[in-house]
Amino acid sequence: MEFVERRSGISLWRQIADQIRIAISNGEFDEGGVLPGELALAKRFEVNRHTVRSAIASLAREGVLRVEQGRGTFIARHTKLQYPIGRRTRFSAGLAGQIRSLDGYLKSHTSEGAAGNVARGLALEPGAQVLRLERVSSADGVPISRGVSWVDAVRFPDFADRYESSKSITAVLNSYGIADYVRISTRISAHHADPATLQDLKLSPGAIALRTEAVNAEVEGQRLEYSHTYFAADRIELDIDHTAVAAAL
Amino acid sequence: MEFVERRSGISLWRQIADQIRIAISNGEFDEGGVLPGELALAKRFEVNRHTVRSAIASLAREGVLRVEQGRGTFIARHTKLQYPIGRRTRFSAGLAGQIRSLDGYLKSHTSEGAAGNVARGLALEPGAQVLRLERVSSADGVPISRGVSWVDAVRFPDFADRYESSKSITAVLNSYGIADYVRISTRISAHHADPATLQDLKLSPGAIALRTEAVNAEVEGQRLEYSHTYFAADRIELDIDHTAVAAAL
DNA sequence: CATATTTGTCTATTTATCTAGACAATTAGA
DNA sequence: TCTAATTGTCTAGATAAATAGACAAATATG
Repeated sequence: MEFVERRSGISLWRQIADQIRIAISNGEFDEGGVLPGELALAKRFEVNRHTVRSAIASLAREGVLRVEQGRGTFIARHTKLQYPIGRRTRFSAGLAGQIRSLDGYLKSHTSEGAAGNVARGLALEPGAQVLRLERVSSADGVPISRGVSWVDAVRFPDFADRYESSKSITAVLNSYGIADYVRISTRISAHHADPATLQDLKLSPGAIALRTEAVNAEVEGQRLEYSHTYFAADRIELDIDHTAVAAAL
Repeated sequence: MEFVERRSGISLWRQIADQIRIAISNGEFDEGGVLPGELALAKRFEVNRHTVRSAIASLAREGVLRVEQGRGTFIARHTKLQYPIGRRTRFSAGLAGQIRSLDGYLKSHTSEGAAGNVARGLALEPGAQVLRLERVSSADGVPISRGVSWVDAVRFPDFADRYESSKSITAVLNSYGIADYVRISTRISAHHADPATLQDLKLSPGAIALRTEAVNAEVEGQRLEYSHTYFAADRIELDIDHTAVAAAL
């Protein structure tokens, strides 16, 4: 009934696990949260029962399903976090209310010459000195995003130090006398996660990264920050705000 | 050097193909567009040369790489389309200039009772009669997106017929006397493509679908259309417009 | 033209994945 | 308490993926 493709480079159990995950996120088994039995699923995907069991075992390891002998297989976790993106996008404020704790750490910071995309994003000359900050954020202990930010090294010489004490881009900009800033562009794409993202977000190969490429600027247009952020696509979705004037903090 | 993980459900050649694809989109082999030799890649990924060859063969079938005996392996295709999303998102207008031809077809249209999410999107009672339209769009002959739209069946009884003649949501709404409409919300997520999307977009299992869940409404707020659109993530990226007032058509 | 470097093709072997079937253990319900 | 339905565990065999090595064919270079 359902499609699984052989010789595609994705093992059958993995394809089935992905389809069950999608079905859950579409609310398909919501009546009681019980999955069909292993034999029924095997028939539906036209594979052996053991192949279905491998798929279920992997989803159970992830915490998506809960298996009980003699009773059945149940949906254990359901919702994704929603990360709002708008003209006044602020990392921590957006997730407030959805999670109990949000923390992150600065993984590295270096000074480098601006590559083409970074220079364009910050409206600097290619090769101009910029600071590169790499951060990883977790919500309730689960890694949520990995971000790389670039700022003008001339204007913000000790950005990294200030960031390490406050752990907030907004706070650091405030400390430089910038009271307000807005997002002027966001570009969104999706890829299989690269090795660095797999490691930082504790994902397994084949997992999907939602990537945003964003530019934040002062209200007058002066560029402040250019960033690449990678979200674990199975844990978060992006919520675009189209209202003309979003409420400030 | 690079990471490939065994027993993950993704074959090694597929993981390597994914990483090469990402590297290309990051502009890593841009000096001349030549990939390192098969032996060098095998060493880098710590696998057998034949495994690398499988990865390259699959990317060549897709048209990403071009292989020439005795010379090497070259990058054949590079850029993604950019689909702008803003308050005045219009499907065809957004891609104008990036492609030569855009066409689509109405795959199916049915009348059904509104499910929970559809009812919420259109601000109707759950179970209210709605029209469901399923469309597939291609740019220059390559499938780009698969969309499912719902509209109020009471207000727009012959929406499907009008759509089939004009093939444009904007034109159909115009024909009902609606001169202008705006997008009020967009939610973006990424998944492994489900079977229907794989088929419509001619993807292979494990491919990624960028999904937008959107609501379009009259300027006064009256809901018009609720839609799910699935884009082939390796062919397109989404470009969010944060400006308060986008230019009208 | 000789040589080194590259991709192409073949055979053989090992390892991982998938299938098949039998039966045990647990649970729910008649 | 008996029965049906569920998940758990074991063995065995078939199919697919990955490794290993040898050599051919095409290309670029000195």
